[in-house]
Amino acid sequence: MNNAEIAKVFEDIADFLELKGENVFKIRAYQRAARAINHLPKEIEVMVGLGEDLKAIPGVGEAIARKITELLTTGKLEYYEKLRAEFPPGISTLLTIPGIGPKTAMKLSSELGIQTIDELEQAIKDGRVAGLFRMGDKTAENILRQIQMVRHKDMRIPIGEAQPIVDHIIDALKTIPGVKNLTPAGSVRRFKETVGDIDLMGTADDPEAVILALVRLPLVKQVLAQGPTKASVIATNGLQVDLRFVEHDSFGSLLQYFTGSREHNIILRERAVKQGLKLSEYGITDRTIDRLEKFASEEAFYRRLGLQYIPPEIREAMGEIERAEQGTIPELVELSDIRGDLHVHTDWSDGQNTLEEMANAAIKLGYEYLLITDHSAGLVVAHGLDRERLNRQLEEIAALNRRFSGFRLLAGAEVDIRADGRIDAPEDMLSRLDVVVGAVHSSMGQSKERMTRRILGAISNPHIDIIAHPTCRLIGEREPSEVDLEAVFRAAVEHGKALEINAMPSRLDLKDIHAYRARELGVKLVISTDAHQAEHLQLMRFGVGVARRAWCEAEDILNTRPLAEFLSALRR
DNA sequence: GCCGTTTTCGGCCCGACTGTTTTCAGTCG
Repeated sequence: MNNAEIAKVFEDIADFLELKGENVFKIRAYQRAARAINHLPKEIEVMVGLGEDLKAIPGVGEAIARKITELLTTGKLEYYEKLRAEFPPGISTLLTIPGIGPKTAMKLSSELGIQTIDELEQAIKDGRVAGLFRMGDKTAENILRQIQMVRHKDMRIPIGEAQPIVDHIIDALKTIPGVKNLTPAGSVRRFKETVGDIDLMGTADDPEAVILALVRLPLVKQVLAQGPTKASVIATNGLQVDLRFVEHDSFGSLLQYFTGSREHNIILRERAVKQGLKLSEYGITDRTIDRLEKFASEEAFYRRLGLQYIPPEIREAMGEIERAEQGTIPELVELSDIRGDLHVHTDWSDGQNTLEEMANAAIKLGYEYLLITDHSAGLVVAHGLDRERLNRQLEEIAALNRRFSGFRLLAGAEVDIRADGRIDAPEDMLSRLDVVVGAVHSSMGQSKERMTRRILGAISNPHIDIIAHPTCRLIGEREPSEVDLEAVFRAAVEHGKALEINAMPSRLDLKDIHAYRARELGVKLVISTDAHQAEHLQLMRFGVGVARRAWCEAEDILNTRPLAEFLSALRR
């Protein structure tokens, strides 16, 4: 049973307790534990295996620890089963509709016998819902609208699709005179792998003019709300964009508040209460004298709380507040630290640009090296290179290198790790390359045991230096393959092999919490784009975002090192 | 149910909006 599944049980328990009208703090305790479990970089099964104390997880105490153990050992939880049996089966479905909370769900279920969204829709159209106590026509209409929203739209989109919209809007609005501080907040700023909406914040001499410019942008499909300091619009891809302006002197607290995460802010506010302070988007209030202090910058805001500045990417309630108290927040890796890209395709296999074009694009980014990793012959669909074509590519790389100074093309390959763990290229071919990347491209539905054995085989292969996209997931399209990552991480350390953080926004693999755990265990990491055309090299920032969310410093990432140092680190 | 440089008992984050109400419950971020 994985962490997500365990967390789901506790989320459901919280929902059921809420339906029962239980103590709100008890409900909150279950929700808090569920969130903590979801964000845990380590699988709980692994923790139990290592004999670690589950009560070390923040929000998990005696009772929940016992319930987790019962879940893991027996596969189910009696407390949960009993609770679930108390309610009609459809009621959880009703709770998924925004605007319907526990009270409304219970009312709909007990008084109208509604179990499904279709039944709810029918009841609204019949006027039965509006007739309930403390419900009216407007409430019923709102629910109907939410049902339609839920039906024809996937709520979250990959950050790679949101970021270009953010860039476009900011570019268009920042030229307006008197505009300052225009920046995304929320999950975009924290570089989460998917985002549900875009929050933009700023300060301006004339906010209304900026808002007018926003609603007139071609990419705005619909205007939901438009006021003097705030606007909400729907972009052409269906994503909601909120833009909000405040006075310059309170920008810091506003940005902090809307950047989140929710969990981070809750802990921050709980801590502030103990100091006699109250936090809000407007600033910090000293409760004893009831005076509000405003903050122009986030740095000043955190400083007032006695905390070191915390980068947005790690504001996830993973212990960053304690570290900020001690002044030991790590200096996270930055895009400008990256000296080369290590996973790049050209028109020799399934890429679109020539070797020279890719090299020039890398030089333009200020890189010192670029590892060419066209597919090997096993991937016929990708026009993989056989011995003869690889020889010719090596000659061309050598010829190009004679023309460069301060930059080097490295010869490599992305070899396929076959279903049985063998590699689709002969050893004598691999030994002529500077660096070899291995990756799984087929039979991704194998059992956990087979997939793990397959990857461990590749890690122990002396010719392979880096394992690319270790879980093979495609966000929103393909689930990660089942693999014992803890075993993979330990093997990578043992054999001195590097694991990739794939920066392609549809992959981001390893993902944040997995990269976090890998770093903890001392795995060497690289960040690569898996570029199939020159423009893709610019996707590096998404991989850096993942690395920062994993608390990585520059020294944790091999391709922040100068060429000679990078090569010797790989060679052990 | 969790948790503790004010506590092993008594607290537990903050503000806004909406719709239904004559003062507030429910929901959300």
